[in-house]
Amino acid sequence: MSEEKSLNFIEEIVENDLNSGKYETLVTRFPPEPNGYLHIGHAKAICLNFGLTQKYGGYTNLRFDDTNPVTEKTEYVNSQQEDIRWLGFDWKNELYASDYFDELYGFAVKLIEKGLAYVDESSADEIAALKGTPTEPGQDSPYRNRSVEENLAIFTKMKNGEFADGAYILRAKIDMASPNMLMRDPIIYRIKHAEHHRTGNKWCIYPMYDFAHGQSDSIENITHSICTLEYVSHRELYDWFIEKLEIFPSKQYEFARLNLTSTVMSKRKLLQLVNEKLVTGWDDPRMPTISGLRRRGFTPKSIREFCERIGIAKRENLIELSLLEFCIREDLNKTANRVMAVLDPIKLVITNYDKGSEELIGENNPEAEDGGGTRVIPFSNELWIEREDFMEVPAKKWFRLAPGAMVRLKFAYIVKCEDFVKDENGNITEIRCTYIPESKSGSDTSGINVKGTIHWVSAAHAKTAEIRLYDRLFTSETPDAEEGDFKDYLNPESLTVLPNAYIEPALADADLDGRYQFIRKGYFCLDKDSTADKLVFNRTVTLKDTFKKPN
RNA sequence: UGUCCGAUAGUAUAAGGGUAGUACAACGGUUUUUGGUACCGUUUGUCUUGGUUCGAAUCCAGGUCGGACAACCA
Repeated sequence: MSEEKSLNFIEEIVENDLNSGKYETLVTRFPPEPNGYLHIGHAKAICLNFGLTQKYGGYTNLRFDDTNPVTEKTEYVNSQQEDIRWLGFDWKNELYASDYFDELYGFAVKLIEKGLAYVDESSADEIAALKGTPTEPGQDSPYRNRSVEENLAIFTKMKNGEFADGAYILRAKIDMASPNMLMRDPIIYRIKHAEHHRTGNKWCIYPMYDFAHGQSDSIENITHSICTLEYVSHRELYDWFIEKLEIFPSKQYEFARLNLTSTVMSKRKLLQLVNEKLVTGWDDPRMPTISGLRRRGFTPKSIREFCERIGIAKRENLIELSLLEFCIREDLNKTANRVMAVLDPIKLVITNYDKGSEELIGENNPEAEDGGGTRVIPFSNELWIEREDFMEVPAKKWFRLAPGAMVRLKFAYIVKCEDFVKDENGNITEIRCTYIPESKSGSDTSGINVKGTIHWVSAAHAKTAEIRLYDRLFTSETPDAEEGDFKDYLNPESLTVLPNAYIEPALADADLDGRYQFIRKGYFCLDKDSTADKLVFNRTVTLKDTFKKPN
């Protein structure tokens, strides 16, 4: 047990339970409903549940909470499994709440037999009307005191498909005056003539969340059932069912869910973005989904590190996006090879370079643990450089190119700007330089020191690529909290496509697993939209930029 | 005018009656063939009012503020 780092409150509970001998083996579960793609908030829960059993022994189950057939799909089951594996976790058992439908049905019968559940034929509106409000007690349903025999008979008919949806429901008989609304005779089974993604048409009644989750935990001998804060008030019911059913006493603990600035996290809202085509899909690189982050270029390690750093507590929180960015930069800085790409090109001509071309050596990654190796970069008298690296009238503290100014071309020579060309509209079209032959990178004998180093690509050797730049999805840090529709706060500049950027030839071999630092521009990865003749790169994140822009 | 949960720098998270610490962010500096990285430094905090105590972020009471709860969703 680590003493270095302080424990979060759940680790404390687990350590106490293990040390006191309350449990011999820690068993947790990650229980998504397969009704959407997993997002970074799920990653927090995944890291917590799987992390606990990695640290303390025991195991974690993956259990799909598939009790509502109308929203659930096998597509989601598959994507969720892929995302969990990609994050680097593996479950002991792959389980489904639907595996327990027979057992759950038996639990319902047992409750009826104990006089603790009854069939109600009130309409949804009637039930709501008798439910009371948080400040007023509810009233008993007229059907509350049906006999056990009658309840059993009707419940059997419900199961046998003799009734239409909504005609009857099964309710637990608890206390209509409870201060906890969830204890006011909660509905535990409803009729739904719908095809289930796994059980097909075997069932036409399905258990509600509260009558499936805790029981499933219990069946699996889950020792610590960890969920988010909105389930706090469900805990009383969770315990009530376990007590009345006399089954394994799993215990529920709640932590605060993750909120991230400038994005939304609810599956409902993410689904809206997908359905209304405001993003290209669940894996759009702007989405906070695991698949979106993966496509954007985030690594599993960076996401695990992020989840570690945000901590686990019970206080509502809003994490700044900058922490996620820090985590991915920290990882990529050590692993991504440095290459050169010019996103917004302008021509640079070296007037005194008459060798034709030559091959220079580039260091792949000075930060890599193994040294990174080197590669060949072609150089010639006509280059593409970044338009923003030249200023006709230089600002104060300008290190880059300007009339008369010198900069180093990364991995190459020092050049001096002698002239520039403008078109009839006054736009600069070409920069003309001379180079200093003795200043070659690695064997510089010129004695000249320059402040600025810029990246470049040889025009004759460059390949073109499409580059997609991403920014935060919403202009508001808290789109959920704004007035009106959250979609009104979508950032119109969340995606910028540069169809014709120039990349160095070595990048033509890029593959989908590669991570690259485009020197001075950020971290990039190949997008799956790439074809043999058209490479597409996604910007994962910019480099940290401490340069104060003039003006 | 209910019940439950919570409140520590800008954002998170520690300190479990005894020095308020860490990270990110921000700001400044050193190094640098990336205005990157690395390294160093600076700024900023216990919601409030009482109480218990030699001593309170921590325990107690009241208040304030924020969140959850009235789906045949999970």
